[in-house]
Amino acid sequence: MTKKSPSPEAVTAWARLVRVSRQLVESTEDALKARGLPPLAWYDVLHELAEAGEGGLRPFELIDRVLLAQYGVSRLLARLEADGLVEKLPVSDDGRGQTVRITASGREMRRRIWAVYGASIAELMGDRLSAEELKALATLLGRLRHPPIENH
Amino acid sequence: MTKKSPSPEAVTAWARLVRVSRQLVESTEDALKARGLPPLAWYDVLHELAEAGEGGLRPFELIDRVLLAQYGVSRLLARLEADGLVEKLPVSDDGRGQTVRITASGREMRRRIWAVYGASIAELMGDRLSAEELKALATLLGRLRHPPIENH
DNA sequence: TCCTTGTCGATGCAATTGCATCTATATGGA
DNA sequence: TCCATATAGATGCAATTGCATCGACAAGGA
Repeated sequence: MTKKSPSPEAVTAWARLVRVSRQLVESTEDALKARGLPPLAWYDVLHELAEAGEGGLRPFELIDRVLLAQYGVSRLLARLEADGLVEKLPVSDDGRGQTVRITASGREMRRRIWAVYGASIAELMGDRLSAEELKALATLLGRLRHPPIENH
Repeated sequence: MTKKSPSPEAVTAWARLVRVSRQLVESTEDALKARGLPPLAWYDVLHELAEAGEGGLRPFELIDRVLLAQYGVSRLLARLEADGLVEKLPVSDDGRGQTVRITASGREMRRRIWAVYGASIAELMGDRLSAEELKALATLLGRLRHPPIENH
């Protein structure tokens, strides 16, 4: 079984992709930490739950959306619940499961995180690339996904 | 002080950037783990040391290159040394410091990791984008760096 | 020389993460 | 019904990471 060798272009693009994304995330996490706000993972979950509305989400539905392991979701939800940002409700038709719903303070926390997170995105991405370049970047990145994204 | 709000294009590009890079890295880490090989961070350090040649590198020089915290480098080097992949040499003109040099088994390990890592890059990037697209992607990502990169 | 300040690298301790497994409930077939 | 298997979510324990600090040496001024 012969291994494939990557092209120099692929290696350069990979290196930049990994490095830049780590730098940007780290920089954003630092900004959050500096204001005493929780990490980005908290935002991701609160965001998904906010979008899900009053119906909430089952924990297993969060797993793929936020790209966390099962135990990661389990423990993150425990922390969010301890802080009163989400509430867990038993679900009638499945005694094993639960539904997680965002609370009012959860929405408030999401808003506060976004004030910093959004500003970070604006500064780190919006100020450096034009709208057209951002679209081009998103399109190229979409092609790298599993499964790849069609267009726009 | 008013906070800036990011454009929708910036948000989309950010979301894809973070998600795609996490997916790709995770997928590569899984491939390494499946073959009993160490994580990507080991490769990064071995790569830098291999490039540095016989002169080796000081630990503090590794910190910025591999994007790790000081204690992260310190502990990673301890593990690499314990596995015989690097050696630490006292440095004559600075009694506090040391020089780290890659060993023969270190080079061998780097080669073995690359067999998997390179194949992963080829599969995840090279097979999905053309050389021109990869160059365009690298250019756009370069503009997001701190400090930004001039061209190509 | 002595003292203050700065840099290099290591490490104790607490928090987080990963892995494996566990409990509880569901599902489907014999 | 009973049993085997599968799924939802939690958790004990070990490994890793982050934070703060430490010890050792360096540099430079009084």
